Amino acid sequence: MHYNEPLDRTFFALSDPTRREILERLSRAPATLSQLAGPFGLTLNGVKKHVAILEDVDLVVTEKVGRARECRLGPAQLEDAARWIEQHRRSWEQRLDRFASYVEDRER
Amino acid sequence: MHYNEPLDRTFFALSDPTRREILERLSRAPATLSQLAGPFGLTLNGVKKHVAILEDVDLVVTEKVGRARECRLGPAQLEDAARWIEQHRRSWEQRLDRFASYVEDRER
DNA sequence: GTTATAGTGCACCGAACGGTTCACTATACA
DNA sequence: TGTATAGTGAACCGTTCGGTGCACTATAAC
Repeated sequence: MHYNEPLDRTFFALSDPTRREILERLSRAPATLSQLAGPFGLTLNGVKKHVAILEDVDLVVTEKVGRARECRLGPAQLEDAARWIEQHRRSWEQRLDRFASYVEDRER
Repeated sequence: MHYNEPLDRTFFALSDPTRREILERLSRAPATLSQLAGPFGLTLNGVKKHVAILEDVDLVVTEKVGRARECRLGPAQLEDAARWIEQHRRSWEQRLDRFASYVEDRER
């Protein structure tokens, strides 16, 4: 019904600090795999796995140019993630307001 | 330097569909562990683990009342997650614009 | 054509994840 | 007081995760 949706994998992709740093790095300029691997102290294979996870949800797009593989930011649907968070931020505030007044009532 | 930050764990907590459903359920009304366990087809212990992960990042708050443990939405800092996504949505658009014009130039 | 460089495929490793079972404690209720 | 109910703790299990090493292919550069 709802398993392994893109939303799952997008949130998961964002849950790793190394992957978020890769995204920040790529938001400045495209880079090849080995250009990424070095600064992060990772193996080429290590970085390739991270990039694969990011590519899976379109956060990154790669293209083979010569013997290098260039990575750049991709057309990710961050709208879904953003929308989920925003919707629930609203539920939260409502809930918290109600809870606050409940506590107030009880403490009065 | 940056490992196991709250942001990591928040995104991770949101990456599981069952946990997101628990949050949606709680956004309607508080519930005890067994009230959650049933509908999700999970063991009491299964649901307890999910709730623990949500509680760890303040997405949920629990309180023991009688022999039951009541769960409700907590004061999570979704601002951080929302801010991260919004910032990078902006980088994305810039990047994609630049990439689009680069492609245009090359195809001309 | 040889050699250095960039990447790939695969197997492996320890740790964490999602989930269960079972034995146990604590509370409600008759 | 006894019994059913809600939760807890710990061990366990198969899978995935993050990361590595190694053998290999493909492209550059002399």
